[in-house]
Amino acid sequence: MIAAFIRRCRQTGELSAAGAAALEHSIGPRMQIFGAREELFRPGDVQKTIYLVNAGIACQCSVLRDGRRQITSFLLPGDLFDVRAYLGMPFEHHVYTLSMLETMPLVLSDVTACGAGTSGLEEVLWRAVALHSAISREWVLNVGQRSAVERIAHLLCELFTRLQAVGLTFDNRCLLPLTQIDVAEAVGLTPVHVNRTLMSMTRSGCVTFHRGVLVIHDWERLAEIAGFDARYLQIEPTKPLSDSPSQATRRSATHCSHESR
Amino acid sequence: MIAAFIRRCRQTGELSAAGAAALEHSIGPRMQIFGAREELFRPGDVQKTIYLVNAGIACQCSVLRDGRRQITSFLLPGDLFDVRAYLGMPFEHHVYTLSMLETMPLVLSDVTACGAGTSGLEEVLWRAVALHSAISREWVLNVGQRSAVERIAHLLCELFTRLQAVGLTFDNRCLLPLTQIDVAEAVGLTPVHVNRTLMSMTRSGCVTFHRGVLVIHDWERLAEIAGFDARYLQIEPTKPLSDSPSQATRRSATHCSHESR
DNA sequence: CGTGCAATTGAGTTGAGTCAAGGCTAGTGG
DNA sequence: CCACTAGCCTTGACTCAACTCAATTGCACG
Repeated sequence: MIAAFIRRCRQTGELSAAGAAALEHSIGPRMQIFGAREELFRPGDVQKTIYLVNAGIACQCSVLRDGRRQITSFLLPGDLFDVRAYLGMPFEHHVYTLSMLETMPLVLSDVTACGAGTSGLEEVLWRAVALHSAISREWVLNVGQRSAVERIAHLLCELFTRLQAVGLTFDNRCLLPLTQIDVAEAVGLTPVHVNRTLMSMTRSGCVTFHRGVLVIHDWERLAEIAGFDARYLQIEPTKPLSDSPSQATRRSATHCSHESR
Repeated sequence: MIAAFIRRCRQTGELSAAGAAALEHSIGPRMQIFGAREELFRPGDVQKTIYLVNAGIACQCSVLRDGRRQITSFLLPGDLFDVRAYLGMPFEHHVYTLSMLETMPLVLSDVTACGAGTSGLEEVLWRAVALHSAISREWVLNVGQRSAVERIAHLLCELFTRLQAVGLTFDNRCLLPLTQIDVAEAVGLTPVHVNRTLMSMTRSGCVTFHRGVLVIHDWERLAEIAGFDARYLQIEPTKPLSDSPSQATRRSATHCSHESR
């Protein structure tokens, strides 16, 4: 049920088997489902629950008065949001789903019930926050210093790695239900420029990103372009395989659309 | 001694008077002083203490392999860094001082000693993290979507407001020991462009930022340019006074250097 | 009185944005 | 089963905000 989350917690060793069981027991039955492109929260909302993403993708987005939009983080399976809730603070940003989303409310009492202190859920929350703050810092760097190709490459590396950590990648590909517009809002570029850049990237043969499917043909090269170092994600970096032994998908760009169906 | 920090905690009501006393008693004597432009931590460092900035300014900075640098946050008096330490995680960024810095190590036992749970230091840490994550998100927005003037204006508004919250502003001015290069690294622009932009801003009469002194002549206008909304800083926004009744400092740009001495 | 870093200014370049027009695809409703 | 629509993707031509390179000034510190 809440596989992604528990999987990640166990992996980093923060949650005991008992804790995992307790957690599954207590929050398992409370799943909530949302459709794609639904708004979950808007600025000013206050609520005391933290949500756990079980399946699907959502994002947090800040909007300027004149309509410029910036996605400030993606919420993938296994992620918690938003810690501000833990403190009863109002949101300053929008949270909306990008795909269908399965979510569980984590009530405060769960946190304490599973054994507060440094070995229970309390620590899980701390780690979640630390992770998100590391990601957020990396985004500042990404948007502040890197060029268009580098930004996009970095974002793709990050998302792929995070999905990999919760078992949602298959060899060198994964489902990533974002539009180019979403990518643009995440990396601070215009959709037009994202499109041109993505095209040239697939032409150069290292990634394909079409209709919600990301295929990484040459991880080494992509990571090199991005200057990607997975350590900040607190995940042991299991490199995805590149394309199967010299199938040489990189030679032609034209059949990308086949691969990514 | 640790006035700035306690002041802020009391202000937001997270720390009881007793807690404050206990805190002052336990960590007061452990002050550490660093010079300007000293590196405190570098990527890979691990240490278990959280530091509390008492006076001075430091920053966290990420560096790309080719030397591009991005400051990802400023550490002002009253700030805690770095929560990753709380979890024993390695740093991925540099931390260095910008001015002389007075710092206190907060050891984990202090946290629990002052009464763990939701009313003691534990909550203070949570709030510190929530604040920093809000700031970080705002930076992504800043660097991702805003133009040069907007970025700089926003940064100045943020820093002024944060300093104000710990009582380090005087009317419409404050000490801000940053070079234009630092500003450039924080907002993701080149120093040259920051210079040009700052010049035009002071020419237009709303701010002066010279030799470590920031003077805000027209807060309304600056905040308007920046699209600044202080709520994310969790501080009740006490607007700084603009220039004293129609002294009209804005008419001339030439005497800025006097004001800011 | 150098020496070195920060600030300033000018001239020329460019990466990314803007505007505008088609093309593709999935979903809708007749 | 086939128009019709609405998003998204794609492409071209042009513009501009910010960058680069380069030189000069100014200040502070030894």
